[in-house]
Amino acid sequence: MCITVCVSAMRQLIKACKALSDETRLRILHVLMEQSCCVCEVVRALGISQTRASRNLTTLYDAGFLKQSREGAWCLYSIDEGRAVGYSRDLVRVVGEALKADETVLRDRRRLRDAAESPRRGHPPELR
Amino acid sequence: MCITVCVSAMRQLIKACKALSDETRLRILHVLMEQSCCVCEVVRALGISQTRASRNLTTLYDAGFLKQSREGAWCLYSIDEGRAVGYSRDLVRVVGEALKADETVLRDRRRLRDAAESPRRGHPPELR
DNA sequence: GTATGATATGCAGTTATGCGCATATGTGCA
DNA sequence: TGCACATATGCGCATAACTGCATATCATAC
Repeated sequence: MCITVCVSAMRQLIKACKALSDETRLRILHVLMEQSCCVCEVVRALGISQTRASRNLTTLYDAGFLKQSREGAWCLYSIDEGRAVGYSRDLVRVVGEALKADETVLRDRRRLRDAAESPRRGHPPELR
Repeated sequence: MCITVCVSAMRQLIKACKALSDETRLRILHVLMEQSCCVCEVVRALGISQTRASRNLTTLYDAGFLKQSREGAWCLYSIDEGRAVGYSRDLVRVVGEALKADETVLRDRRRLRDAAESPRRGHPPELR
């Protein structure tokens, strides 16, 4: 048996909803819908502190929305499509739909793209 | 223009997710999936205080999940199917699916049905 | 009017949450 | 070995959330 069955469905669901109950995390989720990101990319796209980005990414990860893959010094986070908990996909879709026209979200995505276009030192493009 | 457009989509979504981030409210939502309830029925079904039931019902109402209708002394709450915010339905469906086998939820529903069968003084059945 | 039952709310205490600061860990390169 | 960059985390603080108690409001019945 895997870990998930040991956690009650109630606690798991509450954790997922809590993770979506924060503006920072909703914004992060939206830049990750654009593309996978390392922590420092989230920092730049949202214009927030590294602590804040790291902790909120961890929260989303623990809630089952993200997967992570280390690539050298970088920790790449991306939306986990094939997760054990089935409703994760549905929730992400709802969130995506609800905020597709949100000003802040659009600005974050723009900054992410701008940063991706400008040359960055040492960040291998084959990460994605 | 109605009120909803004056609240940002972000704040509205956060409010909805917060409302689902609490065990009491998830349990309430599930007894309301069974049938419309007044506050005192929720109190009996869940075995919680009147204050707790009332406040959490208000929270769910403010978040857009419920509608209420006063019938004399009673305030009947029920799940609002045709709400302005479109994702409300989707979220309720996810919650319903995720906890359909939850022990606590099943017990609450059983107590609700048992209470409905036993004769209650002064509660007109034509409310539902 | 008085009494009873249903519901809502102000207040206060406890707990949980979010975040900045400083710092630790870890990786790659000169 | 030392340095720069990326990430994670312990600590403390400010704020928000949840709840019980007491009480207020309101409807109904006597």
